[in-house]
Amino acid sequence: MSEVPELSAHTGYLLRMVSNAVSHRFARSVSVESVTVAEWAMLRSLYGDEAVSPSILARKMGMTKGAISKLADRLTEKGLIERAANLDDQRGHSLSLSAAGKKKVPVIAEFAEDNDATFFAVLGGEEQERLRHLLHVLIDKHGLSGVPID
Amino acid sequence: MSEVPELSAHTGYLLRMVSNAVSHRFARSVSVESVTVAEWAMLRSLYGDEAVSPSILARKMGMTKGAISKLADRLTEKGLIERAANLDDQRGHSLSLSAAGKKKVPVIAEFAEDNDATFFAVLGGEEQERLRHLLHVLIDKHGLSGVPID
DNA sequence: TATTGTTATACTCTATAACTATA
DNA sequence: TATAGTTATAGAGTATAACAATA
Repeated sequence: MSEVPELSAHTGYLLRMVSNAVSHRFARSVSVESVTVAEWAMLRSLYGDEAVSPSILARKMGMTKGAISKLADRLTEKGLIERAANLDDQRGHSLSLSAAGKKKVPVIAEFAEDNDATFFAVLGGEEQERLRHLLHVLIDKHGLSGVPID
Repeated sequence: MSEVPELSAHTGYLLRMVSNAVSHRFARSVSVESVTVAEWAMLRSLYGDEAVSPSILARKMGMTKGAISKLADRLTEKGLIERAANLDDQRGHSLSLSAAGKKKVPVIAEFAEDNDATFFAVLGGEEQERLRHLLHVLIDKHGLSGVPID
């Protein structure tokens, strides 16, 4: 009968509610390390790899070049990453973690772990696995991994 | 062994990826109606109820008074909602949909339906139900419904 | 004084587009 | 010309805090 369903009738809406809640909590918890969620994603993306060009990072993180540039600025100011010239191509350069950045990643990873564990603890272990599975299916089938238009 | 888990090891991260994808698609689809996702949430929240005060709406939508005020400004400019004085309390007033707003809600609801149906179609019907169930559990157990600190 | 709502300010996130320096 | 990055601009989303009017 109801022509107009409730907002909560949409799975996308529920998803947004939950996602916002988790992200907010995480944002709060990492704010004591003076880092934002997007910054953390970049730091983590640079961990392990020796040096990555902004354009590759942009593809990897699903952001535009401009957005990456700005993020990189902030992290450089904070002394967590470094820009280095390319020998082969003078146009480009590469981004890598500074010593401080390398030290900080495991610390923040701990926060991420805790945040995740706490939030999803209200689900049983099996349910958590089920949720992860469903999300993975959605990610795979939709080819999510960020590929900005740019 | 790995001290630092991948970003994708965190359920919160997966959730954010999927949620962003759904919201982006929806944002695009409603943009042809010149409305944003947050605006849609407010429009839908006002549908049905006759008139709601900004403060009640703030609690309902999980936003601060200031954020509600700004959103209401935009929707008023677009002619989709109206502000009316309260007879009893001269400090407050109430928000309600304009005739145009009332007409627009079912239209946008249709977009929301389609967006949701399309995106989650890659899951089977049973899996969709399972996902909704899990999200509901998280919402209930965490008392999500937005209750900003303000 | 407490409450309702607005306004001012600020910051994150992100996009688009114009621009610079190479290639 | 094409590509790598930066910068300029803009707008959504949201928060905090100061403020005005009323209770």
